[in-house]
Amino acid sequence: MSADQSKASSSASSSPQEPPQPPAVAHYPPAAYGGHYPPPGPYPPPFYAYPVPDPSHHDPNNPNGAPSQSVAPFFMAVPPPPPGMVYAYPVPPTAPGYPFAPGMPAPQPPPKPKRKQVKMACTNCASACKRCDEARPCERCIKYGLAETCVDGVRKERKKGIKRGPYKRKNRATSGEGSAEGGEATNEQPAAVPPPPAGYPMPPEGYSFPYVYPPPMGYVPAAPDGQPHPEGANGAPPAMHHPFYPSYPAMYPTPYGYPGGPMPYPPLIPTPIAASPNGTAKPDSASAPPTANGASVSADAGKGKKRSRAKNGEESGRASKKTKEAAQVDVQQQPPNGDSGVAGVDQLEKDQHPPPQPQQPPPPSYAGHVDPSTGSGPVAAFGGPEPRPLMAAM
DNA sequence: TCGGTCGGACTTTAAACGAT
DNA sequence: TCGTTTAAAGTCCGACCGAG
Ligand SMILES: [Zn+2]
Ligand SMILES: [Zn+2]
Repeated sequence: MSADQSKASSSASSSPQEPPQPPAVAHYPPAAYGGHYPPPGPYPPPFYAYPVPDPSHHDPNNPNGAPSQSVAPFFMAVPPPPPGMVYAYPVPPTAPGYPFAPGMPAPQPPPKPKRKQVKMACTNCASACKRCDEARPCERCIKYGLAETCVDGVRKERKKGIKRGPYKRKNRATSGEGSAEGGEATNEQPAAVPPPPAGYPMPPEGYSFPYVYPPPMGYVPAAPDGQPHPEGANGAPPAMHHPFYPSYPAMYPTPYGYPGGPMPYPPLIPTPIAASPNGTAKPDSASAPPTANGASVSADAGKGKKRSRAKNGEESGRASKKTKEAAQVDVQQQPPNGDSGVAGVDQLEKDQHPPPQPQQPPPPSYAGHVDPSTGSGPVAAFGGPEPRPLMAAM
């Protein structure tokens, strides 16, 4: 189940902080992020783990208007690394994505890339359950003119004192390693992947793909003809705009949290390029591309979720999702109006918190995921600048 | 058709455990 | 004290559906 996965991931990310890695990570194509990435500010560029921005819509950034990569490039041969890149690992013949011979069994689809979340979504995004980013104001808030209310929420403190049963020790290679049975983790041991060269981070656990690391600082790739690089003065390689690479796979969103995340198929990490060739700002819908919206062709369509929707106000999932929380009466910030309505909270919210900037585009009328049960009401999506427990709003 | 809503899968984080 | 395990807390994908 997902439990396994989540377990795996959690254990893999046991270190709270991402190791300080060279920031030379290719940024997620601006397609979904309105082009201006990385965001200004002290934040490190976030990493994105999405394999394909949006399989269903054509990538506006694609110089050629080439069809966007909607299909996973499983079958593509590994392209030569573009200038400024280095394949850190050879491609193991068994690695998914490696060209396979006609007789060979079809390659397994690459493991689903991990979703990368921002550490803290802004209240607006959180309430709308939309993707946020590290910048403040975030992309989405900017789009909706909510920049002013784009603030981090306040992470609710974790409950303490909760007793737990004894832990099940995951037999770690104690005494050799003959503890295979049951040890689900055992077979996840990264194969014998050669360690990356000094100066490079280890590939994320479980990924033996050919990693492509950006050249180390100061590394100046030799010119094709073997001559010293023309502009390589002071060891600083010239800004490498790599030529136009066919959207595939060079445009492939590489990041994957490079320092820690898995690498999707053609794991190329382009050298940090100036933002985006033509950072076309794309509406938030990072997740739900406007075009595809409903019919969004998802990378993992198989995931399909069904849902019988309850009108808001009714007891709907949101509420149920919060039941735990509701159970302990999260009255941290009950709105003054003690009996926060249950039905029509949205409307209410909208009425009481008109968008601060009427001149803005489509005022997001979302009132946030209301929690009728707690009555904490919809998050003042664009009303209250003061931070609040996020979940209280969802 | 577009764009907002929200169910629920998934990720992150930190407290509890347990070994040393 | 430190590494591991576990689950609470939080993020956000993507189906669904109302409005235009
Ligand atoms: Zn946001
Ligand atoms: Zn925001």
